[in-house]
Amino acid sequence: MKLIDSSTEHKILEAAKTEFLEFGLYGARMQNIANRAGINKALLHYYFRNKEKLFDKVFESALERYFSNMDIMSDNRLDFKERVHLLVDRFLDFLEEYPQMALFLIKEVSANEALFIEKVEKSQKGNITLLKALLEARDSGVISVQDPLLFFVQLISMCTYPFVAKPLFTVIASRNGTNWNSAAIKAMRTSIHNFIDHQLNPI
Amino acid sequence: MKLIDSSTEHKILEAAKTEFLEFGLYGARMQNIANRAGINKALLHYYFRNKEKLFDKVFESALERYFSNMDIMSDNRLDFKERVHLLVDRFLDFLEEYPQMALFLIKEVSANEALFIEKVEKSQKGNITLLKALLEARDSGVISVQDPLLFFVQLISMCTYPFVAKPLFTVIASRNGTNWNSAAIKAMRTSIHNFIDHQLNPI
DNA sequence: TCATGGTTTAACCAAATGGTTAACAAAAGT
DNA sequence: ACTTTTGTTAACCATTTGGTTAAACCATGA
Repeated sequence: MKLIDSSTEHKILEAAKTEFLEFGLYGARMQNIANRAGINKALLHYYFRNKEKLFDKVFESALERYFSNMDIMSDNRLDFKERVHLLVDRFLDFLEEYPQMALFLIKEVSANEALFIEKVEKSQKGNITLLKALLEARDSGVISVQDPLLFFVQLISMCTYPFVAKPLFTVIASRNGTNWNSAAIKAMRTSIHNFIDHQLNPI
Repeated sequence: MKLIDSSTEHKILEAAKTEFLEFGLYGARMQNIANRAGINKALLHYYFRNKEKLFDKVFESALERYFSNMDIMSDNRLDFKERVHLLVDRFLDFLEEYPQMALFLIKEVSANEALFIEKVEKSQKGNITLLKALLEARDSGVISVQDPLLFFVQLISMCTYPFVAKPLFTVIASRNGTNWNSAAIKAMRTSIHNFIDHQLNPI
């Protein structure tokens, strides 16, 4: 049947995701998205009134995916410190699967902070964030950490920036006879886990 | 005199720098640059044939400034570890002064890796990089570090990402009753110095 | 079978934008 | 003085691009 068949909509969203992830809101071209989806450009506007609306959908789902990694922090069956380790693993898996995601989010958040705030309220509703969990765990004496915000920022930085600046690190590494490859990223993983162990001290 | 008076060229470069840093190569508008510089748009093309050439100049000087921070690594009067500490301080000063710089460089490097490689060859000629210094120091037994490349990546990540993702951290922090402000960045500084002390062990 | 309404397209439009041209103004050279 | 070179401008041009329109297509229910 034709009515409920939203395969076109799906194709469009996939194409838009690819294009927006690569070129961002302003760099992306509606014509390219139409081409990728194998449809006419006018059809884009039929399904998603305009570029911003379409971008909105992609951005929202990207954000949701990003923050969904933090769900694990509310799993009370696990030891707190264990949760942080698992979160980092999930987060790194996520970034390895979508290497462009980090830079995409940063670019768009910087370009339109207001939209980000709005979306965060929406997609994060009910979810607990890592920072919130850290603050609560410290306040309730579950864990000892000297500065939760600083720990949070450094942890996220060590996880994310290597992917954000991958081209830069790749070039610099290769110019010095080493390689910033997946083996190096594996080493990075264990190093980050060490960092967690050193900074979070159970009481 | 008129001939040698290149104040117009300087005004253009300043205006271009501001515009490009904020909007990047594609987001920047030649008309805006002309307005900022208080001149006619055609004059831009008179001084710098086209947008890319103008961008090139700005990008090159940004890169040069970025890498010039590493000069200190070749100052043999100082203890090696001390050099790294100083380098980080200089680097953080630099990023505090030009907070948009990091994201700007990352964006443009990702968008045009080839241009970056070309520019690096040029601006880095003769300069020693941090990574190279680390590798050499380890090989010559000056210092012990378990994985120079990893140390390098994590150090740069901890220094840079907080500035790259400043809007993100600011929003998340404020939503949790804390503040990602200059005081927090000061705390970050000392934490990074601790990181260096733990990772680099003089022999 | 044919009228209906959701789906898809080709052709078109208006605005934005990088770049050009021709003319003019100001210095510098002679 | 006057000619040549350099600096500057307003008006214009070609292309790109997001968005619109009117017509065609096609599955379905009467």
